[in-house]
Amino acid sequence: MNEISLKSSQFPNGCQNCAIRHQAVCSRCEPDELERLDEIKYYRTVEAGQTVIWTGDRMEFVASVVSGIASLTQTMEDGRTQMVGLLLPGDFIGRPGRESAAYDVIATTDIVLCCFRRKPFENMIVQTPHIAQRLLEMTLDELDAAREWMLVLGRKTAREKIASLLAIVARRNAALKLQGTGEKIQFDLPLTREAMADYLGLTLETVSRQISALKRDKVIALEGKRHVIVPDYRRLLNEAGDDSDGGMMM
Amino acid sequence: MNEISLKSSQFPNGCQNCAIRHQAVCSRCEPDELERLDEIKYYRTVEAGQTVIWTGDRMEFVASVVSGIASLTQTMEDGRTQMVGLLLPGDFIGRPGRESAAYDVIATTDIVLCCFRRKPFENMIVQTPHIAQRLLEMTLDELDAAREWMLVLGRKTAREKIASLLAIVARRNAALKLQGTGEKIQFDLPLTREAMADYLGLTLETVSRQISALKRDKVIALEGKRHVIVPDYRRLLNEAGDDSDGGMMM
DNA sequence: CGGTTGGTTGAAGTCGCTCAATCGCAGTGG
DNA sequence: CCACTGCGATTGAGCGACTTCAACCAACCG
Repeated sequence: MNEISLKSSQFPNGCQNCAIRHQAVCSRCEPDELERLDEIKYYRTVEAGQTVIWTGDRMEFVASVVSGIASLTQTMEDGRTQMVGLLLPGDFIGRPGRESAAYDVIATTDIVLCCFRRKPFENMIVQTPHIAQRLLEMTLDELDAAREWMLVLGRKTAREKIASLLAIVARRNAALKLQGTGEKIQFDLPLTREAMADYLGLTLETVSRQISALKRDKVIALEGKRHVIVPDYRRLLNEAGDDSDGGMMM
Repeated sequence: MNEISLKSSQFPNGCQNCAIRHQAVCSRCEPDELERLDEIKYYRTVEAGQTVIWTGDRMEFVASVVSGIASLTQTMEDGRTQMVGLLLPGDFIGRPGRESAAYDVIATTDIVLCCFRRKPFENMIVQTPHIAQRLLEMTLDELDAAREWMLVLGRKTAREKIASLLAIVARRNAALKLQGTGEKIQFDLPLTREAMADYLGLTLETVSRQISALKRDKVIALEGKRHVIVPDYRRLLNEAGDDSDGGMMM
């Protein structure tokens, strides 16, 4: 896990040019506030598959995901695991005020983190309402996502679960690329079958079977194992049980 | 649904004497801040079983639960429902900045709400860091609870789900009454079998069967349908799959 | 008394899990 | 170049946990 120098091209060249400048905790900060954040921050890269933080670890830092995808997962003693959060670029890791980690943080792909030493960051929260406000907003969004997810976990069938996940990833991707909902949507799945299973509370075999079934029924098409093509987003939403006609989802 | 006058004895006699003074959004407020909150607040009672807010309703207020229990639930078009939040005294209803409700809010028991008109409350959040800070803390707690719940929904068996729910209610009750963990714990279940099923992603029949099974196995004892006696809290935690010896749960 | 509400119990069915074999593909090293 | 290995994914067969459908019970209430 080679730590790379700050000058490496994969890192933002100053906060102003940062890719997540307008999504992360710092998005509301003024230039002078960014400068103060700059003093307590450092970048860190983690390879796909590595665990960034173990449950119970002392938290020396909090962080923003700059690029790549990470997951928050919980594990029971007998090995059953459940993903409880999917961290995309801009998302925040860590809870201010908390000494030790409540979940494992695992790098799903190679990731770059923008880390802040915890104590100084906590002080900044108190002094900088812009950070606290943005953090509240982000936390409320995560809570909404968690609750939508609870409906998926508790009440949806395996097929609906898969369709829901695909719809979420498709939606995020569409938001990024500003695609319309009418056209074909396509994207790469950032998760292995096993990770999808951990996300959805299924076994990886069931995930595989249901994806095959959706392909057989022409709800989706596949190119290779990971590239998904959605010919009709409405149809996919329908399969997800997410309402057939109310279109205010995007 | 009779609105009762502010002088009724069930309402707190001023914020200083309020039962949830030290748990609600206002817990960090100074006397002068409480006075300003007082100007935009009013009490409201709702009978058990009534829906306080429907998904999509325009939110004219946010509120704290003063007494009783309410639930946040999501419903699919075909009627499947999943509870996504259990609101106890002190808990907060509504999301600042959001125009319309994202979930149904249903009174599980008779409840009393301390409501704040939304717009003035949102202004206060900006001006009063004490409120924003507390709200952030509460939201982070709810997010943790939601994530624990996701593990329950996604990975636990029916028996473990029931045991988990009982453990949670028992823990909350113990915290209230300051009972030790070694002694017998007993409490009233605030939920019907159907509400428990909606909480846990089960059918009410399965809930009933698993409660009978836990009783048969002497993990719990019942007095009537609702009063639960837990002879050995450790045993219950074990049945919940929540770790056998790590005792840092309370 | 009949009606309603919440709860229990039984029998049959099914969806998703478990266990296991097989496959495709990318390295990797002889 | 091919054989070997490892990993992710697919597919099949059988099973079991939970659901579905249905009957029944107890308490409460007009």
